[in-house]
Amino acid sequence: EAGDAPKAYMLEMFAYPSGRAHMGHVRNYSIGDVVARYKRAKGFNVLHPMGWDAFGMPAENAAMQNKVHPGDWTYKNIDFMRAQLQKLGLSIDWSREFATCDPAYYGLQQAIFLKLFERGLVYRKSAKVNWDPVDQTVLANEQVIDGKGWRSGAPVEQRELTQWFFKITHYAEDLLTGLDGLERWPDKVRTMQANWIGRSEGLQMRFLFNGEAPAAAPDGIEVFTTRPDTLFGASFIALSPDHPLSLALAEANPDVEAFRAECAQMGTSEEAIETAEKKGFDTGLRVQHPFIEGATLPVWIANFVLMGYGTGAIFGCPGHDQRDLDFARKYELDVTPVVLPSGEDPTSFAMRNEAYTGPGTLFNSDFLDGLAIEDAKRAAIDKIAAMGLGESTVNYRLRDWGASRQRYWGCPIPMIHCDTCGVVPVPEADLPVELPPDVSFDQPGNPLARHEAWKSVPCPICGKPATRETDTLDTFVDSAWYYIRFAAGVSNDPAERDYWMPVDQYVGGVEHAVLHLLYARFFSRAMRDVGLVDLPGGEPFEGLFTQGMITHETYQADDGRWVFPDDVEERDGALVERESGMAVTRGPIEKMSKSKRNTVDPEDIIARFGADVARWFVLSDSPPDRDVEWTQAGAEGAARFVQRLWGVFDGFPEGAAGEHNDAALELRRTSHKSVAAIEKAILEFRFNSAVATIHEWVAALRKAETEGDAYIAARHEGLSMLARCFTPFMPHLAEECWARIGGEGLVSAAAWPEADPALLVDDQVTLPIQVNGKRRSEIAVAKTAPADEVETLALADDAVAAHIAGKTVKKVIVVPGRIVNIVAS
RNA sequence: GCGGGCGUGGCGAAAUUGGUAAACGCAGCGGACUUAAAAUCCGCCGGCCGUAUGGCCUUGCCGGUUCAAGUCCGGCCGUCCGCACCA
Repeated sequence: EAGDAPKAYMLEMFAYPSGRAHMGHVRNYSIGDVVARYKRAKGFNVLHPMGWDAFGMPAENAAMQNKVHPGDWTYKNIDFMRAQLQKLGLSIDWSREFATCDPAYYGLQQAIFLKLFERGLVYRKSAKVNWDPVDQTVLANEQVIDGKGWRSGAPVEQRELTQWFFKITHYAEDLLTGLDGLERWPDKVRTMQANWIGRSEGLQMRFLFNGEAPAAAPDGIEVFTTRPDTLFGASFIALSPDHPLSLALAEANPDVEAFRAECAQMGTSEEAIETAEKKGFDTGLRVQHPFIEGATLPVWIANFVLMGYGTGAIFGCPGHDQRDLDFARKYELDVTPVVLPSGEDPTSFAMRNEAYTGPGTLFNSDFLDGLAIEDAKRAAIDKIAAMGLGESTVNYRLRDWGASRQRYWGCPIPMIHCDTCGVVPVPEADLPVELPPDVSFDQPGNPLARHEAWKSVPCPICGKPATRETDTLDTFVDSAWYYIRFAAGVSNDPAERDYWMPVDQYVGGVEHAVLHLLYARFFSRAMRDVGLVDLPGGEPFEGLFTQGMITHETYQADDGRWVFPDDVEERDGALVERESGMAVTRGPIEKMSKSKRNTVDPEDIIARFGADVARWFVLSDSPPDRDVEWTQAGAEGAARFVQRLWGVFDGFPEGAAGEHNDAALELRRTSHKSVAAIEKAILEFRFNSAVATIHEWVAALRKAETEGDAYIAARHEGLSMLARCFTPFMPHLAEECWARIGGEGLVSAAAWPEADPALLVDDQVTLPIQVNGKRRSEIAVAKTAPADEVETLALADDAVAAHIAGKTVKKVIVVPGRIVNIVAS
């Protein structure tokens, strides 16, 4: 930080300390470092911190397998990985480093939790969760694979548990509209978040029972629909098997209970849902149609209605919803089309096999007849509202965030359960609630739940014996606000925090497009609203860049084993495994993964080629948002270039100096243009283009004359600029080169070179000449030559003359400095 | 099913206001140096015809707009990713 310079908060997603850095880390942090170093050279105050996302299951798994404490395992991994990252020469402020498992960090997190609790943004409720009976913990949806626990492989059970929730739905609308302002985010991520939030406008309304209402639903059945225009096509009501009315009916009727059990057995996996048959149970109840006097609709329980969305009940309109149509056909319910596609005749229109969801005009619909869909929606809503049966509503797909985990290695939830006072927050003075170190992992389940000494605590209100909450927070909470903690610095200073926030540029993988990035956007808003950060817009990350993966070829032996590429060799034109001689086939190029044995260890690469080569290669070939394939040949090419680059600097005569004059103007132009091109490419995250420009620039410097004052001066200027331009990419080599040509201080601290605008334009340009759109010749003209002069020159060109011979010139288009096109026939 | 991305040489890719398609790199080929090899250096490298100057074709496919289309518009095909019984 120095003076009034503008600030740039650069952040890459912090790492999970799994044990060793992988090439994905190298790419992620190299990308971020290029921008951070560039910003520093441009005079910005730059914050570029690093830390560790250190809580989570792998530490507990290691504890179970190797009898090490999760904390020891984690901090040992952090030490190793920090050393690895430091070898890469990243311009990181390590003084701000922390791990989320540091009590100092999670203590602050507990304080935030309590603030949000006070504000009603955290609450407790009973909900259905995925329960792994072997690991004895709740699993997130994404940890359930084909209905089984991702780690234990045991079939996951649905359990009703009391859990802590973050009220992310409070911000549903703001999280959605906020996306529009995130102009430096990829559209893909914005779209994914918008879909995840899933806003839909519609009507929430009641259907009244025909006859006596059951006790469980005295006011009728509440449904949500986005198609109130199709009410005249309604032919049934369907309840979720988990709807309160279904539950009530099941208690009285074993057949209903049997049907519910059948539905519960159905898998929740993708293909199970895709192939699942529509199934229903007729309750015998009937409700009144709101618009048709005397008409009634049967009430069914149906397996395809979700309790988690809307009201858990729908009205079925088979004419215009495919699921409803499948259901109606199966149980022989009425099918009445009410939207007529344009060009169809209402008297002869026949239902096809597919429900019609396109545009059209209402028919078979009394007062809605003849209206377009949108108008009919409004008319139907108005009428329902006038009848007092409902009103227009907005529904979101987004659910509140269930954050309780029955694990040890996480942030303890700072709550105490007292038989007298209920759930009581831990007083702020008692924070942090630290994890007890003396735990054992010899039994499944949460060690905190059986740690009596830790659990037992007097109630902060009444002082009677009480017990601590033993659940810990989902690790996504830890990463939802760490960037705010970084900004506050070592002393946790609010002024500093508010100075740096928001993050100007965030860099990470797309795999976090929804979960982490949505939770972070929620947390920054919630923290703002309880006064924990000054962030008017609420958005934590102004710019987001999602980098691609690193891929590598795979090899598979005939017995199915994956084989390390290094262990494959060619014998008599066939691929074999070196040790066994077994035949091997080349597999697809895939994301590096341990299971496919196609990883490359950054340690090996750094040891063999150096950190700069590793950085250069991962930035060279592909645009950073695309996947890049790691190849041995590519790394060797990068290493060759490093040698060549050093050679240009090393070849410069020591202590040489010269005066600029026009003799070396072209070389100077190349240098100044290159500076501008590299700068533009960095700003646009087109590092591969920056690399290409550096290649061309180096080639030009190598070819340049070595004798003469003007050339010596131009070369020195070029080398000085070049060293500063490639510093963000290869900082170590850049320091050597800078020192070699007598640069002052560290090149890492040097200012970005200024390109002279006068040297960015040529006096002469070569214009291509087209005849009827085909390039036929080119002419060299002065940059400022007037169009009519260019036209005359073009028409006088020999090759052009040959192509227009015998034709009439109809038109000549001269685009100054670009092209000339002659239209002739 | 819904939403989004991508399709350019043998490969990774450039061409970012519609204006010379294939910059730069990798692989390959030829040459120099060397007893030889490696390294290094020089040259060639989209396809077809031609000794050559050069000509024709070429950005997934079909059509359109334009003096001019990889780029814009319409319709297909392929591929990857995300979400998904969301009413």
